[in-house]
Amino acid sequence: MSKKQDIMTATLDLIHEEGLQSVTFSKLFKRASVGSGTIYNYFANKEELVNEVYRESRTKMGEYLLQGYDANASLYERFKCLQLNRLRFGMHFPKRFLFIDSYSFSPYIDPVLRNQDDDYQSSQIVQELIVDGQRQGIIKEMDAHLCHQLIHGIISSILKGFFVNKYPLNEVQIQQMIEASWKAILV
Amino acid sequence: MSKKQDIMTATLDLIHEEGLQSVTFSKLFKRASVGSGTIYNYFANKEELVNEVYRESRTKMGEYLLQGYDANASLYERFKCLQLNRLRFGMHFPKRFLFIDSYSFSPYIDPVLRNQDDDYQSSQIVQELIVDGQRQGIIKEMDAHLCHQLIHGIISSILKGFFVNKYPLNEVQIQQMIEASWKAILV
Amino acid sequence: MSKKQDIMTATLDLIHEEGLQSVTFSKLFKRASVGSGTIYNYFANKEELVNEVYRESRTKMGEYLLQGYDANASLYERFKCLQLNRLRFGMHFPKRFLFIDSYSFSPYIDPVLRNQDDDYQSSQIVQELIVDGQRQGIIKEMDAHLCHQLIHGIISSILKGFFVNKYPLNEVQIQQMIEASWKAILV
Amino acid sequence: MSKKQDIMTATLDLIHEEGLQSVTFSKLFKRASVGSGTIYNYFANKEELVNEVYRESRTKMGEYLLQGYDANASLYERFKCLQLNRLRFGMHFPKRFLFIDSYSFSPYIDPVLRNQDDDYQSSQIVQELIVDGQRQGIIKEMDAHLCHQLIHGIISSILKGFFVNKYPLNEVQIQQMIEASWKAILV
DNA sequence: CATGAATGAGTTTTCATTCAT
DNA sequence: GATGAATGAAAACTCATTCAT
Repeated sequence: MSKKQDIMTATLDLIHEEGLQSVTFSKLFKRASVGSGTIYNYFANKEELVNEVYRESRTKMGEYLLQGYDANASLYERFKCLQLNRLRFGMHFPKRFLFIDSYSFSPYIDPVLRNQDDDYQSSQIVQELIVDGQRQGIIKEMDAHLCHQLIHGIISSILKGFFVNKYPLNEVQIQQMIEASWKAILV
Repeated sequence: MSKKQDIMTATLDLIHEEGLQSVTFSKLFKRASVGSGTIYNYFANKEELVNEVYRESRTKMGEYLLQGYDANASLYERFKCLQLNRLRFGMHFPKRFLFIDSYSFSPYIDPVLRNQDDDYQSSQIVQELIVDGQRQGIIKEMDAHLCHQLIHGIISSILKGFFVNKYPLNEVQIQQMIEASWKAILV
Repeated sequence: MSKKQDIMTATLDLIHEEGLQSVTFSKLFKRASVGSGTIYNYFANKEELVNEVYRESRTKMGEYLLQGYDANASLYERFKCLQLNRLRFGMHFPKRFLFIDSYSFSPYIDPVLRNQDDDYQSSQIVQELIVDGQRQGIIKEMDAHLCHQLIHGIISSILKGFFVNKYPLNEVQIQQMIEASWKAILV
Repeated sequence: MSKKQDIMTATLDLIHEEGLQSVTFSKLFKRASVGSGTIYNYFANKEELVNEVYRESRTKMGEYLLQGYDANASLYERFKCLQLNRLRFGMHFPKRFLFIDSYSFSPYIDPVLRNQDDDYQSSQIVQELIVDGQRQGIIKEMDAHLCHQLIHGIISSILKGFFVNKYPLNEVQIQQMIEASWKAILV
């Protein structure tokens, strides 16, 4: 199991450093300190490896997104928790976040994986939150998927600017972004 | 000039269909109906070709973003114009929009191009708009780059959801998104 | 066309010298004095190349087998012509003969090729000769395919012994083998 | 001993099904239900394994060929016995027969094995039979090796046609072939 | 003895690039 | 300018063999 993890970690690192299109197997073997044939014990080919890394990343993110989520908290508290989790996931695991963000719609990733269950649960919860807020008259009436994409997109975008050092992202800015995204969807 | 355009168009199409990493020259030649040597009359190598397509796309977007922009209009009118232009550019030129969005930070694209003048101007204008709004007490005090990224990111995100058919994007939804992004940054 | 022929000739030579299982592409490229990528301009992969060489060999043999065949000659004359042609083809083109003989039933060769038309014509003529001889009461009654295989097999076997220097094959021996195969099938 | 036999049987089966050049160790291990290292307890390498299977096949054939051979029987009886044995061996052990027939002159098989004692004895006996028949004026004067190859080749060829279902091989046909091969070598 | 994960040398295959026409 | 056959360096992949358990 360790060798497999070594390979997947090296893959994620290299994708982050040089982009998918320049990840070659020889770079991978050197980075993972693994013999060239070893990879084929675990993955049929490069595409399968990359997809496996993608799946793993999505699973990890799915778990992270629901950390400390309290279904009984107030609407805003629940919203804030989900948004903060997403932001913090990105800040703690920039490689995974960027990989997911960049390749989710790439033809290289099996479309089936895009809709996998792993973070489907958190997706469902966001969706429910929106509908709930709309029923309460707090959140503006609009397509729930559109609303979801909106608040999700704000976080993603902010993170990408942060990663290229456009601005710092301290507690002040974080708080501002949570509020901005909240205000964006209020009635 | 026609051959060169054929090649660039084929390049953009193939990147859109299969992703940069699987665009090979032989696919390109077939798609562009061009001999394999022809490309070297116009581009020194593949990287230069891709960067050229990137530059062209950025230029086209830069022009589009300022369509109908009236520096004397009200703050909201100016904001709305810029946001709408960005959204409409994405809807009219999805391949170009996605190419720019996906590869702007790819190591394949010359970093110099990222900061090119073509849409730098529109960037400047957004920036000025924000500062102006903050001076007037309309827009919330925050890092102008952060604010810029925020409103830009909402549009990008909404477009990507639209491209994968998560929801329709009619005038109603468009209006909602302009308003949402406006509310997000108000004091 | 020349490069393609160079490759096919080198392939046949190497199969003859070292056997199919040790024909590698690098040996092939050196032998054919061709760049490593060149082969893929003509053949999708090794299997296709080998099958092409097989097809070509069968075609050449098919032509050779009917040289000087006179449909109006006597039964024995016609028999002798066909047997001699087969024997002489083997002696003149040992590589082609042995390749056909060794790999006709190999899983490497597309079964469709085994039954190709190229030497089907000569096959038909042998078959007709046998039936004709049986009708005339000269050739013994037996399954025509069995009879065909019998006289064909004698030649093949004799040739293989000759190739490994078990015995010489001069006009005397050749005449003996023609007669032996003739006697074998008489009533 | 059982594991060793499992491996050798699997080897023969795979050679028969896919040809020597596509027998890989991983296929072998799966087929023989054996761990990949196990083979090296019995064989130094792949070549040795294949040669061992070849040797075993030749030994089995050598024994089979002399079944019921009576050195005191008439010339024709002895001839018939040897030819029938060869034919029956092929019909009972097609994989072994074809393996021997196909790879006897392959560079993969140690040339020493080709001339091994196991069926050398039967070879000697055929040879003596021919010389004896020639001395008696029954068998035509010709190179004894040539004659040997002739009668051997008829059987081999007939068998190969049978294996690909060109014709049935019942007692009638078998009797015809014995007679044909006998007539072929008579004065 | 038996196993199978790990290895890396060797093989196949791809593909950007060159160059003669 | 335009072409596409030819190239070979680099990439992907295979597979016999080793070795720790």
